[in-house]
Amino acid sequence: MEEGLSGFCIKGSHVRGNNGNNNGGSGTKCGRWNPTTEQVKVLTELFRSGLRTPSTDQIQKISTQLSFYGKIESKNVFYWFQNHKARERQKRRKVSIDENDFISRDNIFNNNNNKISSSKRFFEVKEYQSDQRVIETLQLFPLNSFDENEQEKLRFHANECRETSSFPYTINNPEMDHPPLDLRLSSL
Amino acid sequence: MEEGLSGFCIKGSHVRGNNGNNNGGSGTKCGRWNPTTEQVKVLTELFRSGLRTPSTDQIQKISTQLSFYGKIESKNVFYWFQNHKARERQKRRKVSIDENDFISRDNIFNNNNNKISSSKRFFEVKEYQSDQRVIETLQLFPLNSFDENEQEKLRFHANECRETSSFPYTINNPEMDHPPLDLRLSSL
DNA sequence: AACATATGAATGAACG
DNA sequence: CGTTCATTCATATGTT
Repeated sequence: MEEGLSGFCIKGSHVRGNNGNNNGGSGTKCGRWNPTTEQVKVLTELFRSGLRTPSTDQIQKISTQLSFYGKIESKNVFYWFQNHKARERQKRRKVSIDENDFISRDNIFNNNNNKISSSKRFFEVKEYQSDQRVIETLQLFPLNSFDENEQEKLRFHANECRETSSFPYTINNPEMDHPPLDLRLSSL
Repeated sequence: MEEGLSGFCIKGSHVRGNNGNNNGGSGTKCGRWNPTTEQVKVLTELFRSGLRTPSTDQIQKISTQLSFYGKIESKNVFYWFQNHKARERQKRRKVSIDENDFISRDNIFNNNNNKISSSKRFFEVKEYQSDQRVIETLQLFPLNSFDENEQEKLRFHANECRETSSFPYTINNPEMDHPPLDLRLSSL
């Protein structure tokens, strides 16, 4: 269709084949932040660990640590959590009327036997379990024993964690050459 | 991105033959929603009636009604309007800029560039308002394709319709055998 | 098959 | 925070 001109800064290569990182560190690609898979992985993990609304301080630290994987600013982290949280809710909240697909022949594939009942606002709740070892590291973290729903209720604990836990954990992805990131909530 | 993977369902058939256009009640299609022509027709009609950003409630109802024609979820309706609106706007903006290129240098109506003072935590919120120009352009260049342009200006009315208007509108396609759908905005 | 386009879906950014 | 906007990604469909 129409092309990207639309503005001020055209992306050099919009071939999201970024499995490495795209604008990391050097690209002055402008435009919006395009998180690397590593960054997303870490953020997701933090989220899963219970972090929902990081403080300014935490954001700063997270941002700093993630900057290793590529260009990133504090606001990106801020927005990421805002959006992630909002959408998490958007999906599951409004636990009402979406049971209206009576003609659903598609249920053949619906193995939604997951803990999530198929009733959110509009969206499906997708599983993101494919995050492997990085997660493993934090899996032992106390808060992680809850499901997202429950964590939601106990969300406020997340921000308190920093003062209690003394769980010495560090994420260190073996397939990459990078400095270890201490992502204990308590360290943020 | 834990949600970016939309490939949970590999399409066994890259055989273009999606046979026609809908998977209404037989296809065990996974992947993305493929609206039936009837669904599109109704959605388009609603759009032309002035609906731009249906509320959650409206979305639910529309979805329910459209489910008669085939598989559909609320989120599909949501996205449909989101996309349709965005693309209409995008197209118009492009045209406007194109028609008005030489003047479009950025300051024609810029009187109030500074309301940006709201610093959100770390970053400045930059104001980029370009609608003014577009609107103005439209006034100068009444490129009226059908009536979409007019609709846009009156968009805000549309969302009020649901509670005030007595827009007597009912779609009842004669060429089909189906229950009449009351698509008056006021009924949504 | 390669290329082009229409459009569903996702998400970063930002508004009220 | 809930919503909305802008841009991009992904895929179905159309064309050469």
